[in-house]
Amino acid sequence: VSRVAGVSVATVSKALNGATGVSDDARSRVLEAAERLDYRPSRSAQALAGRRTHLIGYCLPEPGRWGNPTLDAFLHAMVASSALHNLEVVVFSAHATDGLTPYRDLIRRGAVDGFLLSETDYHDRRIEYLAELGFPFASFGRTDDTDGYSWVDVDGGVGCAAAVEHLASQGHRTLAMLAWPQPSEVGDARVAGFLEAVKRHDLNEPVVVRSPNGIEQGRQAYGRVMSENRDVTAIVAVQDELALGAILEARARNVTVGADLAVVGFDDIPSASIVDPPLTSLRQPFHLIGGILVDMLVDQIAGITAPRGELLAPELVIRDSSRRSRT
Amino acid sequence: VSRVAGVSVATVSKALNGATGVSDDARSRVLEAAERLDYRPSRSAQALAGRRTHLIGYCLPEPGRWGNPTLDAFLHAMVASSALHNLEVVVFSAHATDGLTPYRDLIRRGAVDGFLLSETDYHDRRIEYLAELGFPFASFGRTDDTDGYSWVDVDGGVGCAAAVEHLASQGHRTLAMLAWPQPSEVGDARVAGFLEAVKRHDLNEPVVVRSPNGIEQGRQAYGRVMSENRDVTAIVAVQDELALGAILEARARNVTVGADLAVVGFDDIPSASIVDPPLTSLRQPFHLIGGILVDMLVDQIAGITAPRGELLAPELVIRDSSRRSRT
DNA sequence: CTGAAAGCGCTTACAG
DNA sequence: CTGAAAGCGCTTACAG
Repeated sequence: VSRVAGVSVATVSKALNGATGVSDDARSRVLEAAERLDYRPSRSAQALAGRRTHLIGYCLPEPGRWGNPTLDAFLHAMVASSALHNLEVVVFSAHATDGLTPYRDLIRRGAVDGFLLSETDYHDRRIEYLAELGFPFASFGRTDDTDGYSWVDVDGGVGCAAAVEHLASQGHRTLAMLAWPQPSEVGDARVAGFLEAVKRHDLNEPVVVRSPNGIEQGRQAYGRVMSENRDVTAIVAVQDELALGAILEARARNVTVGADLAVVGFDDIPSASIVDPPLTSLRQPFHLIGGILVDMLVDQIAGITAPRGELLAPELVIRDSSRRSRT
Repeated sequence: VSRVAGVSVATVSKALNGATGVSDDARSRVLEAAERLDYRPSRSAQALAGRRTHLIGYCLPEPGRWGNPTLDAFLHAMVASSALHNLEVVVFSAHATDGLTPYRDLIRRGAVDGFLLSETDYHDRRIEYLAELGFPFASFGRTDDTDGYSWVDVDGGVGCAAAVEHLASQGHRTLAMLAWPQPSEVGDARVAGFLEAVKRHDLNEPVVVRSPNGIEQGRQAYGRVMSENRDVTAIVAVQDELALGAILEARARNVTVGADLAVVGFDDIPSASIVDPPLTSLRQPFHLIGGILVDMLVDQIAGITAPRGELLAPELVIRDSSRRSRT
């Protein structure tokens, strides 16, 4: 390229990287030559000389017992956003390690510029480790200490409150919640949002039933709700499988879901939209989350901005399972 | 490291890479020093000098309308196998491109040593492009020409035949198949295997009903099967959602699934094991597939072996939906 | 078997 | 604004 443009390789490098201190004339000649030659700089050489790999690491969540319905959307969001910044995503696994080792190795080998974390819980050792090291990262999920690093999280309480609001507007007065067994940080936040909204809207005393995930579990949970209080006409579930179970059990009991019983789930898993009636559910905005995470990470890598946190509301996707009149 | 071991960096490099032409004495001194210093070679420098990035590229499938229940297992399998070969997986997307551009760019930038392909269909342009270029890759799925490159595929026909065999052994004589609308290369191979096995076991004339994917669609398809032939006691579905729909519709009609009606699906999606009764299904051995693909790719990168193809049988996971006596 | 040297293809001070 | 030079941290012929 430098030969074709008639300048030195140093000038080519500066021009291509948009650096300052290059005449417009030289710049345009370089750009033209690069275009004509369809030049692509070598990633390896750039990485070694520039001390930037243009790679970011993402550790896959442990494979779910039931698969991971959200990985697809999340990965696509991160990859698409990364591409905008000329970054690529390298995935790895922490399976059969202490969870920190793969991060440490990638850092020591200079294999990535930063990390994207997910499945972060309140006592996540990775946060502490990376923050202390000062290595760039951004996390989906936060620890109990939300300072000193960049994170994005989804406010389950706000989501469940929105569900209650929606149900109240449909005229429901007696609600139930299918929750997870305690303690569950994520689950308890959702229940808290539910209870707060019930109180705020001055609804009847709600029923809270606790159960692990699962469609069968949801069926049983529905039965327990009804045996506790026959007046319940609307159910909010902490997770979609429980909600699906409730729908199936209600149908088996000849209850018309939608008209006689409203059901709202959480996560908008694939099955949610293909059950009959389709399930109203709280969807985490993965596309947004992926974009924000990558932006945060880019800022951390550039080192120009302080870390920041962002709390998003899930989106209530209203379908027929919570609509009185099925249009 | 070279200073601590008292040898030159050249010797260190050879010792660490297991190259020939190093005395045992020097080798052990280097290894010990490296161990003590917890030395990790720089990936970028290795890549530039060794002309191997130790990175392999995988293009994410287009995000599915209903999510991608198999991506999780497949990615984990590839990542785990790659780790065994000291390789990392970089994921990218071909979204909004002609499908070839991202591959070409990664190659030109020397960003990866090879590619892992999936979602390969009979007229896949990537195969032709990469094979012609002589760039290393291995494909999950094959084109109509299976020569000249390495691939792994799952034989749907054999799987469906195994399902028929299982059903015949349970005493079923009149079967039905829920198939996809024609033409579908993958779907038609499954139907062909089904029909061949029915004939081979000398069973009654089977019913074949065609429908797109979906739980609702499966319910309707079950209805059509029964209206065509009331004697049908066993159903093989080309995909799990159709099978799930059949189960739900049969239950709604008070047919006892398992005892009175056997149902077998394909793919073993997460919902398959949590429906009631749990669905017998043909599972693609992703763990195996990922391992074989990576092994093939490693061979291609090393350039020592000719390309090869491998056809695997799906595994019939027998659950209560096809068992007469539910134990 | 060993090590000095060249080189991988870039970027970045630095001197002109 | 420009280019010669050094250097990123390794690997690989090559001469000893």
